[in-house]
Amino acid sequence: MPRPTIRDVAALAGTSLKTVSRVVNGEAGVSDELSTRVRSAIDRLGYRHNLTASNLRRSGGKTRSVGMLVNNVTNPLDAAVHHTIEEMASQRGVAVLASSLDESPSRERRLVEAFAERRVDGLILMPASHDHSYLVEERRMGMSIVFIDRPPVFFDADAVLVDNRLGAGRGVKHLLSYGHRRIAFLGDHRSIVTAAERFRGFTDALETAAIPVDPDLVRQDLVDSERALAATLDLLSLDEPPTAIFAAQNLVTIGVVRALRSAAKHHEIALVGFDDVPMSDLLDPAITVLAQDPARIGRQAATTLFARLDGDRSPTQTYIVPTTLITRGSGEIPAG
Amino acid sequence: MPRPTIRDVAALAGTSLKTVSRVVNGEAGVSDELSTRVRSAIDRLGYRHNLTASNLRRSGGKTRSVGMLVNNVTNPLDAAVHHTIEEMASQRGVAVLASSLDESPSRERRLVEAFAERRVDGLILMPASHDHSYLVEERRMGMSIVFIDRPPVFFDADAVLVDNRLGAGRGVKHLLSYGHRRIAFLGDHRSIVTAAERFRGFTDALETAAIPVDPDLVRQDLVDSERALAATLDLLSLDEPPTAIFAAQNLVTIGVVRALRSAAKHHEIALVGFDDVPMSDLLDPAITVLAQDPARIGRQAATTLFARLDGDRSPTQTYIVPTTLITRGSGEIPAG
DNA sequence: GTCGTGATTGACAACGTTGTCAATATTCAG
DNA sequence: CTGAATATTGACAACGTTGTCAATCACGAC
Repeated sequence: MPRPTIRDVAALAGTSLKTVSRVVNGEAGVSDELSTRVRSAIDRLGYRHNLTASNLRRSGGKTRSVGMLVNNVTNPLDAAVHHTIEEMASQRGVAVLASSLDESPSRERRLVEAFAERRVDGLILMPASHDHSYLVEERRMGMSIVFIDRPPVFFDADAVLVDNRLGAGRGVKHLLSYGHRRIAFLGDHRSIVTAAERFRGFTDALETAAIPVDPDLVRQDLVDSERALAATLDLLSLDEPPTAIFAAQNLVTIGVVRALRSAAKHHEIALVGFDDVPMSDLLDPAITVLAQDPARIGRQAATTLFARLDGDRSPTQTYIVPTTLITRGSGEIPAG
Repeated sequence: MPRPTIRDVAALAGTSLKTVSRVVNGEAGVSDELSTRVRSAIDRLGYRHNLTASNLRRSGGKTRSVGMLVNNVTNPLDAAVHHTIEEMASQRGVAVLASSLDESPSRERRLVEAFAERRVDGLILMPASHDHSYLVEERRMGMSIVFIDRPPVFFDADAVLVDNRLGAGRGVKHLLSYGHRRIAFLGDHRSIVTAAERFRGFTDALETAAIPVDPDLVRQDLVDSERALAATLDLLSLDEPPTAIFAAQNLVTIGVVRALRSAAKHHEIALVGFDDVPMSDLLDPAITVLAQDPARIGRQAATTLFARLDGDRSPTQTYIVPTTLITRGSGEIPAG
């Protein structure tokens, strides 16, 4: 038995297709008597409104769905952003298609195309690629796009970003204020804008303090915890090891903590991390971090996207969500 | 300018709708010459295949999309399951609609209905409700359903579960083997099947050891870390406090760790937790847990669902994914 | 040269819904 | 009681695609 359609409902209720449609959509202008008759037919048949057909016919072809592409849904930051967006969308009756890009530009292209074929109304994108000009076409075809975490390149769009450079600078200054002069920087892949920005914040702070950047103390392109761990161990084996470490991303921070722990240096070498780390208040020492506010990022992104979907045509805007320095101990270890 | 349709492509290429459709879908039987002409028209117009229309027309009304409902996408376990499913789906060209239920049965009903209206082909459900008979209708209408983490109630469906009772029993026996006799149980809300099962595992183990269950040492319905923390502090204030704690869920474990830490008892009172906890290997002491295998859960669920979508009509099956006891220190503190 | 075969191609209806607009029924002012 | 205004209802086409089936064409066998 095939699924019942409004045709079946109409037949059972003894009315027309259009009247059933009106009842289903809660439109005014149907008599109470007919309305209840239709509703009981719907119940009896177990009819379910078909949004696929509805969206096709409806003006503008809106699908009341949005796509969300983040780097990795298992990263606590991405997951928190996802949760906020999903919640706000569901309040509006909008479905969210969520996927991870895992830093793969080709995956980004593929998934954006898949979303376009599904005619999502909007897209919240934490990009993996470094050229977003291909999105011009998508937007011209009606997809609203909001960037999060990383800015659009060769493309003009709303963006919800983080004060990476300022935040990182603040973190490094914090270390400087405890007397550190040999501060190492460990960061994610340089091609990731946020990683590059955080490195700028690092050099900014050193420059302000008139300390030259020692290339030996800079380790970049650390794409996972394991590499961060290895890099940290390597730093510790230097003739003049750093007295403090600035870890520019949560996975990097975790690798550093593991390394310091294994070398039993965690109470000697100071550490400030960018991004909060789960359970970090329970570690010994607890980790000082620049915490992002993923709920606020998600809220801002969703608000902006929905405003665009509702017809907002004002110039694109970039929102900067500030970071917060949370001092917990690891960043307050003074220089030896 | 409206989006181009195959009609526009056909006009530009000087052919019929059907031929364009054939090219778009990679069907055989189009001459090379016409095929390239169509393809260049597609490029020139920036045509995008419309899956909404395609799905409507296509036989069976399949949408090549599935829904996933978990308790909370920010829980590391749920996020890991999500990631696996999302990856496997995307390989098949299937989109994943993901949402959180946050233990709300009404939200479950609402979201399942929303998914049904969008005609998802399948649903992977970590249920929040305790009566799934309403799904009979959904399945009759064509939605394949696979349960994860919690079994279906009043409903027969494939399920991918965890050996909660056995695992919990194993964890408690581990504590018993270190000489503990006063072991406290802290668990999530009793109405959650997994929480109840883990409690059964706890009582099983005590029974085997001929130790009566002391009601003072059992604290249930702890729905978040804060409540678990308070309950732990309360336990510690007993005349005869427990010498070991079994924490039956990851958020509960976190609350217990916080409490033990604040009371400076973390090196005296043993702790075994169900579910792995992020960073738990870096805590002092590192936490002994019964770890689940979220990737395997997700893989099994997706495999099962896709088999159903591909026409597998064999009787429903329940898969049990085993837990692993990871000894890290907190569970190996001997009884005082 | 005729016919059958297989490969291309396209005309048309249909998927389930909603927008448009006309038809009918009802109500109210005068 | 009449005409106009309003409320209800339904017929029909259309959204963009694909399944069905018939038409055309080239080719080789007889």
